[in-house]
Amino acid sequence: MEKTRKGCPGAAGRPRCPDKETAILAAALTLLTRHGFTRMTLDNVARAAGVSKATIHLRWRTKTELAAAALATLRPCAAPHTTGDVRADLAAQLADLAAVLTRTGGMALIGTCLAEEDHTPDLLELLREHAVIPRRAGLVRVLDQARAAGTAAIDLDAESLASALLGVFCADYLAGRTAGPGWADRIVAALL
Amino acid sequence: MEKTRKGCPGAAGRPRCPDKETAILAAALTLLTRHGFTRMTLDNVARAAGVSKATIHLRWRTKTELAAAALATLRPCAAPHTTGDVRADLAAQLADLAAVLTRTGGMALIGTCLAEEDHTPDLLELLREHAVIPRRAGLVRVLDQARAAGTAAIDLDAESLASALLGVFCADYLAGRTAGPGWADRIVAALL
Amino acid sequence: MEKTRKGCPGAAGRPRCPDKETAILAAALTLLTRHGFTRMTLDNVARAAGVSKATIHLRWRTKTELAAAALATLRPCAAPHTTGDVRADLAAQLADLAAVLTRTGGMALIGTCLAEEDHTPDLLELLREHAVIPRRAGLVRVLDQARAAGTAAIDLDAESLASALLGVFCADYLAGRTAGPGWADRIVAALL
Amino acid sequence: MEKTRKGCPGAAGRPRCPDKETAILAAALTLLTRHGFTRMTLDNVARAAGVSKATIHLRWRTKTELAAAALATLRPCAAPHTTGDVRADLAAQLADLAAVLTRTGGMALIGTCLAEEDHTPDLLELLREHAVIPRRAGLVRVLDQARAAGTAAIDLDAESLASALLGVFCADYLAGRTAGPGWADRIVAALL
DNA sequence: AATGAATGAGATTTCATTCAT
DNA sequence: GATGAATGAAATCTCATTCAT
Repeated sequence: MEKTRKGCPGAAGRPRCPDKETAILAAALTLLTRHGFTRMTLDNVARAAGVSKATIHLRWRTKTELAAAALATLRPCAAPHTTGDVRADLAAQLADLAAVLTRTGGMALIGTCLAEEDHTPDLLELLREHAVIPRRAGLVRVLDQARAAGTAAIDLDAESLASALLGVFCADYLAGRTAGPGWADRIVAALL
Repeated sequence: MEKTRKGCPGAAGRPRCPDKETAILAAALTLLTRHGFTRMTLDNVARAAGVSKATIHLRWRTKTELAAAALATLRPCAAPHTTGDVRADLAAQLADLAAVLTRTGGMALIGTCLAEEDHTPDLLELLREHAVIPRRAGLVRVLDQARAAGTAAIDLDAESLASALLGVFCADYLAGRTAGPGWADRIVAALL
Repeated sequence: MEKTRKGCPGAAGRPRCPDKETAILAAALTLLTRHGFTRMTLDNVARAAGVSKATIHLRWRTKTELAAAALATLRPCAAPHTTGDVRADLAAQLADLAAVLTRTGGMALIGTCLAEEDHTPDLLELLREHAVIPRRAGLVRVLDQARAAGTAAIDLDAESLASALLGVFCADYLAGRTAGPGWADRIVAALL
Repeated sequence: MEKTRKGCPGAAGRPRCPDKETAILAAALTLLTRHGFTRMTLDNVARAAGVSKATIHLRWRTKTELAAAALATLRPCAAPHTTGDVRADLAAQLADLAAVLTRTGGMALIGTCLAEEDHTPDLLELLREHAVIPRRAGLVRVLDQARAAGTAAIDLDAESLASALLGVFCADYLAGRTAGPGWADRIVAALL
């Protein structure tokens, strides 16, 4: 019945309020995305989460650990629907990527992780694990299925092709080119 | 001819030491790349450049203006050599991109500009103007020449193809895939 | 200080520079009055006077000396007109005092000298010498004439009566009571 | 009955040390008086009060607010003793005024408030409310009682007479005339 | 556990003054 | 003599972290 916490056997006393944990991490992720690591102040996180700063430090020793924990809450997109139509499936995943990144300000979060790579490599590591890799996996799965079925002539390994498909969004964003409607379809058509 | 100051008020008084200007901007760019915007402190810039903080403020009113000026010193690669061999030319440019970004820690700088986009949009704007756009222009020029010469069958507009080529590096970097030897050749071969 | 160099030699067509000394002192006095001693920055004085900061330091070693010199330029009011009507003469001088202090922001300047008394006693000393004492002298002269002529029954020494007359303005100002029309007449009538 | 914090949120957390509050305000008032507003640095206040600068900022957001709070601690003199002897009562109050201003360096504080009037009008406002007005009220009360009792022939409204009595001190101070023994008695005798 | 208080270590910016031309 | 450059020494304010209740 009791919620034994990992690594803290025999924890006695007043249990931690789990709601606070969630609220803090959500606030941290929002502020991390919106303002970057250094501008995400613990004061602001505390205020947004409705707790005190000391409560944050009770759970994570440093601001860096908090940021890492917040990144670890990134949930990969739901497993993408697969129709068997390779191009349509890939385009759907690309379109979803563009939508999510645009809606959540994801490029700023990616920027934060890149910018902090020297100082806090964990951030980029966690971003990879929780966001980049799962996203790539979805594409790779479709491509592998296609190759197995001989559906499409693909003369590039799936991982590199995944990089090409995902990379277009990054490069476009850096160039100031915004993805309009039909963007995903055009990309897939051209690269395949 | 005459050396009177009257006609040339800019010459009055002690002249500015041009070395300081250069040193400050170089230090700022280095620290901006290595530590990001907020960790690039004026103290550190001053120390690295061998000047006082007030000397920095004499030239740029705020830290933000200094960072922008530092970014504006980014010189695009020398106009790339064009051999007429489309694939070789593109691969050479990609390889140079990878080399430069790796050597200078360019991805961290890109990250800083992305992370600060909301707070200081100028940074991303300057990065675009001084680094991204020129880089893309080199690729686009080769692709346009190829298309004009009918050298290669290209079924995608040059700009999008440039995004695909450049984007592979970004996506690979985010995925933790490091570009080994032959990387550029393989990418060009696959995408064309 | 010699004034032999009255103009810029051989500068045909260029208007003669107004006396820098005068311009600096005027600017300093204005800023001293408007912003107080510590907020009167040499940068602002230099800009207002149209000279460089170094030019100021060429004449006065420190900011304090400049402030003192500026105060020393305070010219006492023109010798007041004396009609022989004691009350009218006194009221005229009081009304002039109120007008001058109001128009020039004199209370702020008095405040600055008082506030700096511990740090720079010279300021209050100069204010006394150049503004307070002459002002009092005008009143005292009238009172002495009156006493000599037996015009008015004055049972208080002239200096103390001068303090009373002048002090009303100070006390009213401190209390937030603004002197309206007829103020001077009422005061004189009451105190005599 | 229960000791839950919910109903009394002010009791949660570490309680504020009330001594610090007092010490900070006392230090601020002392330094404000002795050195003026701009020379009253937070560093000095913190050192004099034995706290850190951040502790000051925890209570007052800006230096201006701190100075205002310090001025607001000025307590008017205890309600003056009233004997019924109008002249003696007035003289006693005047003598007390002179003693307090001399002992505490009050003229410098008045100077600071005057000097800062344009920049921080709150200071003069607070000085009025906490020091000037109460002081005047004491005089006015005596004068009103006297008039009601017909004790003295007063041909000037009480407020203006209060200005005259208080103003003598200001004017004397500005003129460099120091109030010796018997000063208050002489002033009252002369003006009434 | 949770909170508000407290703090040491900066960060940016300003300023009176000196320097070099 | 006059100027603009250069600087050392603050000054205000912020923040991650620790403390006491």
